[in-house]
Amino acid sequence: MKDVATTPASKARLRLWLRLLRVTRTMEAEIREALRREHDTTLPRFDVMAALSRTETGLKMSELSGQLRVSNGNVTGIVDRLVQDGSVERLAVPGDRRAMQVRLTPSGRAAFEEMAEVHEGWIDQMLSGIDPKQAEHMAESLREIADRLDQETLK
Amino acid sequence: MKDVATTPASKARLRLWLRLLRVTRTMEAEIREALRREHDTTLPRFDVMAALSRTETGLKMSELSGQLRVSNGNVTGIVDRLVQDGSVERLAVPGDRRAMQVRLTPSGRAAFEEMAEVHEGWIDQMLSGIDPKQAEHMAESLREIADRLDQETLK
DNA sequence: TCTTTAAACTTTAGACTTGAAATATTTGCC
DNA sequence: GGCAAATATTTCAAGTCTAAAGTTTAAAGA
Repeated sequence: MKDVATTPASKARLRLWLRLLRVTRTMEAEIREALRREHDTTLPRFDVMAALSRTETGLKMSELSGQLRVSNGNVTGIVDRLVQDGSVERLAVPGDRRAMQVRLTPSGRAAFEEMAEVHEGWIDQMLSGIDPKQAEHMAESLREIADRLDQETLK
Repeated sequence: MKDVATTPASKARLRLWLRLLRVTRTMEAEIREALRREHDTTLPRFDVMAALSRTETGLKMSELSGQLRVSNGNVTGIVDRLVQDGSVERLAVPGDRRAMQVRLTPSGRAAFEEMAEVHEGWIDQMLSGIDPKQAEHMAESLREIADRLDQETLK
């Protein structure tokens, strides 16, 4: 069992965590509302489309939930709704009848690319307080954290 | 209308945003699971109790939803469930019959304090990759971002 | 082959979340 | 006082989310 005593170091990290949470949640709330207002869509839908936009051939359901770090069942529902409005299609995977390939439709891709450009502008505006150098530095620190998190799970 | 062209600067900020999201979501998922596994509770409940723990007299519903940056209706449900298991109580606000004061019960506070210490240990472990100095520096940068976000809303 | 185990999804129950509508009270104004 | 506007909260419908159970198909072993 690890030592869990509250030390100055752990206090500093806790403050960092609370700040991360605060910034991320505030930005997510803004993005969520802007997506609804300007594109009549939701953040989870946008996230799924973003993941799919990075491939030509689409992703399997399990790849999708893995990349987005959400549960399998969750993705099922979101994809259902994206299929409904024609943004996405489910295709059979040759050689494995259990699996489904999910892919943006042409109109889905067009819609996403339009949203993505505006989305980048929102982020740029919200993070305008930090200059690009600082942004790169923070991004690098966060990558280290992310890599470490991917390795070890909480005991 | 602001310029939304994709520049190197906006690309750097977008990368930063995606990293923030990745780290936050991964950590949230870990914490969520640990709370469930070790304390039979959920992250939203923990968040509400954490906000209440910082006051002796409790918070009004609107203060609670404001601090947590979630909708009013959301907090209603979480508080309902916390009342059910005796962690929290609703009190009338003298002089304003519309409002409700929400406060930790003694047993709720005891339970929270126990959880909070373990929680701090989880964070410390997950962020062990960054030394305290770096953590303070990042936290400061994030505070600037947060302050700016609190000022201006996305147009 | 036949059976077990694993893998890919979907379904389900329950909790969380939002925005909008509804309810109850208070405040400001005439 | 009386009434419109603002405030505090709850209710509601629809969507998101998780863990766990269920279904179907594939892979591995006896």
